[in-house]
Parts: sequence; C-alpha cells; structure tokens
Amino acid sequence: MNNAQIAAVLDEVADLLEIQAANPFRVRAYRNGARTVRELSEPAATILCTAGRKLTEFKGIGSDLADKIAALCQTGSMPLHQELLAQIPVSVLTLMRVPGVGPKKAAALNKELGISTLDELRAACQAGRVRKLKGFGEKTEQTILAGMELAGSVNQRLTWAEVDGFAQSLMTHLRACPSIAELEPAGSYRRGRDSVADLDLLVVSSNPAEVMDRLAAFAAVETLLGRGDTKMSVRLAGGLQVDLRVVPAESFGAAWQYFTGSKDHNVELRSRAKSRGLKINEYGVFRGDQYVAGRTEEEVYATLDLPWFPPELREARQEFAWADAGQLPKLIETGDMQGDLHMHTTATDGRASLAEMVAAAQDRGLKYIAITDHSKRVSMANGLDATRLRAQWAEIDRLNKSLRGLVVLKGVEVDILEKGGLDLEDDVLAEADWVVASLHYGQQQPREQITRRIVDALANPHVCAIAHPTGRLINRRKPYDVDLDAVFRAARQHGKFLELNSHPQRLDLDDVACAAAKSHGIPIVISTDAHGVEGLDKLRFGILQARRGGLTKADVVNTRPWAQVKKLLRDRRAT
DNA sequence: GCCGTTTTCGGCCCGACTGTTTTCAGTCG
Repeated sequence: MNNAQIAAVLDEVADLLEIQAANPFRVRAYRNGARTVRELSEPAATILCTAGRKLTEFKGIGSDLADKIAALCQTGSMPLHQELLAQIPVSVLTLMRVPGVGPKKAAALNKELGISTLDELRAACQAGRVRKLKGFGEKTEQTILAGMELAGSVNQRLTWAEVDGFAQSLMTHLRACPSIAELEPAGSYRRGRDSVADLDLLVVSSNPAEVMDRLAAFAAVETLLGRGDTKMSVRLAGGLQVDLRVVPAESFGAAWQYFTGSKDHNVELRSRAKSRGLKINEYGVFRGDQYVAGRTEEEVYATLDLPWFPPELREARQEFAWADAGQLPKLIETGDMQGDLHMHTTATDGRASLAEMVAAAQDRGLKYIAITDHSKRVSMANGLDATRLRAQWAEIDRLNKSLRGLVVLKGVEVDILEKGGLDLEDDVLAEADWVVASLHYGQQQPREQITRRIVDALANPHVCAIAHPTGRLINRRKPYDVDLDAVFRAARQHGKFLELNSHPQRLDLDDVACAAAKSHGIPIVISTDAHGVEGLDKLRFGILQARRGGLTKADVVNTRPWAQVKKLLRDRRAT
C-alpha cells in the first residue's frame, strides 16, 4: 500500500469522524497524519520495515496512528475505518462536496431523511422536505440546489496559469477605483500552487463599497455569492470563485499574511504567537488588546523572531524548521535560468521551425537550448527515425556555426517503449548532446512494469534525464502508477537528472516530489517542453513549482552554463 | 489523536458571513 493510498484512508477516517461529530482535534489529527504521510519522501512501508526507524519520527504521527498505519500496510485495511464505514455509507461523504453542506448538515440529512446520495438530496430539496429539518430552511434548500449544479459541473480547481489570466485582468479592472491604496492577490494563487480553487484578493481602500461595486461590474462575474462590509465573494464564468477582503492600512501586512495562508502555516504561526502571549489575526499582532504590528508581513513575522517566508514555502512543511535553524533556502528565480533542454519543432509535433525556435530562444536571452523532438514510436507526432534525426542534427551543426551567444544542442526525446527499452539504438543516442527519455504509451500498465521501464531507461548510459516523470495532466489525467522512490534511487545510482516540466498542466515532478528528489541528491532540470515559440515563456510556471519544492539555483541543472552541465553529467556517472 | 523551553495533562488559530436563530451554529477560508 503506497503513501497516497494510506493518506486517502486517513482522510476518509477524518471525514467519517467529522460526520459523527467526533472531537474536532481528533479529526484534525487524522488529517495531519494523512498530510504527513502524503508528503513523506519515501514509502511509509519502507520505513516500517527498516530497523531502527519509526513512523513516529514524523510530526503528526503518534504511536496510535503509527500502529494503525502499520496494520493498514500489513492487512490492507484499518479496523477503525471499516467500523466507521459500517455505520455511515461512504456516499454520504459526497454530500459534503456541495457548497454549504458541511459535516453537520450531511449528518442531519442522512440521519433524519435517510439521504446518502446526491440524487436523493436533489429529490428531497425539490420535494421541499429538506426545509422542514431543524437548522435548515427555504434558503438553505435553494443554496443546496444551486450548489449541486455547481458540484457537478465546474467545481474543480483550475490550473495556476488559468487563474493567473483571470487575476491579472481582474486586478487591472479593479485598479480603476480611485480609493484603492493597495491591491494584492493572496491565497494558494500567491503561493503558486499548481492548481487553484479560488482567487483571494486583498484591498486597502477608504471606500470598500466602491471597490465591491467595481468587482460586481467585472464582465466575467456570473453570481454574487455574498457581500458584507469587508468581504465579498463572486463566481466568475468558468467557475472560479473570487473572494475580496478590504482591510485598514495598519492591518495590511497581517491580512496579507493571513489570507496567503496556507491554513496549516497559519495554525503553526498563531500557535507560536500564543505561546509568547501574543495573538495574531488578520488585523494584526496583539498583546492583550494592544496592537503590536501588522502593517507589513515582515513586521508580523519579526514579532516571532521569524524571517519573511517566500509565499511558495508557506505550507507548514519544512519552512519553520529551516527558519529556526537560520537555513531558509534562497529559492531559485526565473533570472537564474541559462538554458532550456526540452522543446519540439515542426519536424515532429511542434508548431515552429528549428529556425523560429532558435530565434525565439535568442530573443529570450537563453544561452543554450536542446532540440528534443519525439522518436519514431510517437507516430501521432510524426516522430523521428535515425535517418531523419541525423538529418536534423546535421542542420543543427550548420546552424551553430553562424550563431553567436546561443548554442543549439543535438537532442532527442526518446520514447520508452511499452515492452521496455528505448525507441532508438544506442549508437544513435551516442551521437546526441542531450537525451531525455519519456513514456507516452502503456500508461495504464501496473506499477511494477511502469517503474521497471523508467528505471531501465535511467540505466541506459546515453540517457541524461527522464521527462515528465509521472505523466499527470492536472484535472485531466492521473499520474502513472509509478514508484517514484525507486525512480529516485535509480537516478541517483546512475547519476541522472529528473525533469520538472513547466507546462502548466503537467508540472511534474510536483512540489512534494521536487523536495523528495532534492533530499535524494538528484539535480532537477526545469524545461518548457515548448511546442511553439510562446511555449518558451512557460518556464516561469516550472520555476514557481520548483520554489514550492524548496529548490535553489544550485539544485537546478540548467542554471549552469552548458559546459558545466556536461561536466556534472560526466562526474555523476563516474561516481 | 498529537504534543511538550507552561512536558504525560490540558491544551489544540481565528474571524466573517449566512441563515436560522432570539443568542447562535454551521460553514468557509
């Protein structure tokens, strides 16, 4: 049983306990445990089998949870989980996906009306039976019906890049308000999460009503979800929820910190404040009733002797431990990048020619690029066989003679075949400057098979890196069932790199996997996988993800000049 | 159920808004 599966069971136990109105701190303990397991850099099962190691060495897992996880790994099920499932149909949990329905209402609906599915809930609302329940009313019934429309259609997270589009145009729209003194995005968007459920905007204004009216007038606004004196929520066409908060200037830093989150980061921060006799809320830091700080984020953190944290790190993972040790990493920045080692041309499925990609790379100030078109197995993309590939490389050789300031590398994205092995012969690969291997077919294969294919590819002496190592497409396709821990170990053993693909729908390795790869000592390559000139601008999405993984300039291969990348590959293979 | 420079018990972050309430519970972030 892998970490994701263990975490899913723990999360479901938390949900079920919540419906049973269990001690909320007990519920939180299961959620924290789930999160800890999900973010472990190695399989829990491995730790359990290793002498001298215990799961309790990780924050959030005590002896009780450690025992339950051990039982889960050994037997495939957890007695508490099974008991709860016998009491509450698992489908009741889906009721909580409807906005406005939390654990209490879901429990009441199930207990009083015997409702356990969304269809039953819809029917009961339409029949007017829900409004008769204590604590429910006509409004609630309407909210539930409206919320169910949503849950079925648009209630999914958007990619960061999609939200960025809305955020930029909405902020431009709002800035027309003369009373706005500050306007900043917060929430998971500011933290750079690869997908974002809603957009939080923070405003300092002498006239909150004017700002809210202006938001209501934004063309994409579809529904007004709520509006108070300081807070307003709307839903945009396409489903994105926007939450606007207006705060006084002396609270701006505290509010920005608070609304940026994450929730867990804030819990840790406030708990630290409490232990010092301070209280932190969105209005500031207080000792008793006395305002201590709050105008800037730096000020808020400084009251706890903490440094300002880059938003990407605020996930209550390592950042507090790093700060306590005075070792907060200096995160990689877009300007650190020197080259791009994964892109396509019209020779396969790209939309721009070799010459156009080269010109675009020069425009963007890149020092080197690798042209890595697909190999022949990817027939849909008109993949290259040895002959066509060598012809492209000859063209690159000619091109390089006339280029100044940019080196074009002879590369290929060689397919990892379904039955294992690579799509091109070793003698061909040996002529390349840069080889990335990736799999496009047989993505549904069982874990052992997929893992074996990737691990074997890493063992090939000509392969430099594995591209998009999990194959996930955010909101569209789950990652392959691959044992990433085994991939990390193989990459380390053979001195290879792993790619962080910057395409906003891919972004794999994800943030947690980046951090895990780093802990295994594996250098990361951040690539655009550009299929056109505009694709070269997607690097910033990959950088954001890398920052979330805590990566520095030194952790990323292509912040170095090409000569150093080559040397790094050589040196690592030698050891 | 977890955790510990208040250390094995007694805490566990904090507030806005809504709807159903007549003083507050539930939900959300």
